[in-house]
Amino acid sequence: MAETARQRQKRQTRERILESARNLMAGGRGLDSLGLREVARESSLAATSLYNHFPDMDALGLALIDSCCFRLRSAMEYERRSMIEIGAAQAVQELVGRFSRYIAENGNDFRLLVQQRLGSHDRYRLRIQRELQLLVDELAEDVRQAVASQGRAQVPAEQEAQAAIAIMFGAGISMLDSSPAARRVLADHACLQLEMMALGGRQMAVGNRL
Amino acid sequence: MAETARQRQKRQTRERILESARNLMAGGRGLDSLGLREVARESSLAATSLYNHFPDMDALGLALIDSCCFRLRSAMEYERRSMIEIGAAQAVQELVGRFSRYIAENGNDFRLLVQQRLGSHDRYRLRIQRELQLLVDELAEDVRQAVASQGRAQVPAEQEAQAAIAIMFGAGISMLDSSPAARRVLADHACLQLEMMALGGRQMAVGNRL
DNA sequence: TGTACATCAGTGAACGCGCGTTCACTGATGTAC
DNA sequence: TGTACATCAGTGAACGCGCGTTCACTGATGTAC
Repeated sequence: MAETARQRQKRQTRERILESARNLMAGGRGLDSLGLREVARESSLAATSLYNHFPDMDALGLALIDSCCFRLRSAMEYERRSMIEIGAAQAVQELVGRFSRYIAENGNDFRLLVQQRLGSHDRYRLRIQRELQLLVDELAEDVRQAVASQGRAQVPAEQEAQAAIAIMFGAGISMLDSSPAARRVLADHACLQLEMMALGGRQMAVGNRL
Repeated sequence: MAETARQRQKRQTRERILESARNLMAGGRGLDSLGLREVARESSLAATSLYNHFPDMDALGLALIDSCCFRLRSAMEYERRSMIEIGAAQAVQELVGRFSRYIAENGNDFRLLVQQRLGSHDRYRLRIQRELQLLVDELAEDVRQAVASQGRAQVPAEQEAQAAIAIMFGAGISMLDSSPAARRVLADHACLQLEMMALGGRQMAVGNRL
């Protein structure tokens, strides 16, 4: 059955509310300090109307975080095959490039996710942890496949992926406060660090240790 | 001139206020949601008494962050010489061990710092950024000295240090929600990742690339 | 050492304000016949 | 197709509450003579 006019209207209003909330988070404000009336005002709605879309403010926050997770995942998805074909050095550049673009376009999303990953709200935190773990798992799987396709020795892919995400997130956090030029430098550094990581992984794969 | 009884009393009250604020942050609450009356109650003071110690709530927040920075720095200070003497593998273990202990004892401090590093309050953010940069700089200097003392080729120490801090912080964030056993696993992984990093750095130092 | 005055940490009442949420209501949209 | 009724997104008033901050005041501590 097709969506009725009323249903469409409701969906659009809901999206408007989430978009308003997202806009209000710009500038680094915490989710804690986001007010119901404020969101309603930004959405051109009466404060009480929000209760037609979310049972309470917590639900609104969770929906907001969900949408942030969705955009992060969308931004970091890529063609796995090409990842494998282009080789490690290029793959690193592609990965960091993709992440830099995400930060440039969705910096506030990222800020919100990292903040709430440490927040007091368990549901928010678990949702985000799960999303980040997925990111690590997928990256690890890619590394494994790429290595396997080249007939190299097995590297500690899970560890590489975890470290890679940590390095990129660290760079991402610094990028939030940086000029475009500084962001490029940070991205270059992140590439270098990921490369170092990958080189070290190959060493470990052949049995070398510190 | 020695401290008078009144001065001592005032200092102690101030410390009590900061300690109360710190205790209230346990459980991952954001600094945004910390209330004046709440801190006063926890300190067994009238709400208005706080104004004898801090001009406003922002100042209290900044003092709290300052104290967190101080404890982080204290925790991560170490004998540089021993760091150089014990060799890279042990140095990594020592570093991660020190950090793990810090997290175990001051997890809430760490949470607060990472949260506010992304907050909307510029003074808080800058204060924390500065502190973290110091951490990276000191670590980079240690790496340089250790490498030099062994007559090895120059590694990209600044990059190694930055990546190392990112890796440890990432692990630290995960540790906050973990059991002691899981923390040990995370610490082991962090060690492995730092080792990988160091191995990669040595490769780069002799001109190898991906 | 004793006294008179100054300082100032801590108090309690009061301010205006925005918070999240509830409630009964309106009126346009959807549905059943 | 037209009509009568049901649904439900959006409204505005009201709730109790805690917020950060100001103010005039108290009384113990410190200081000058």
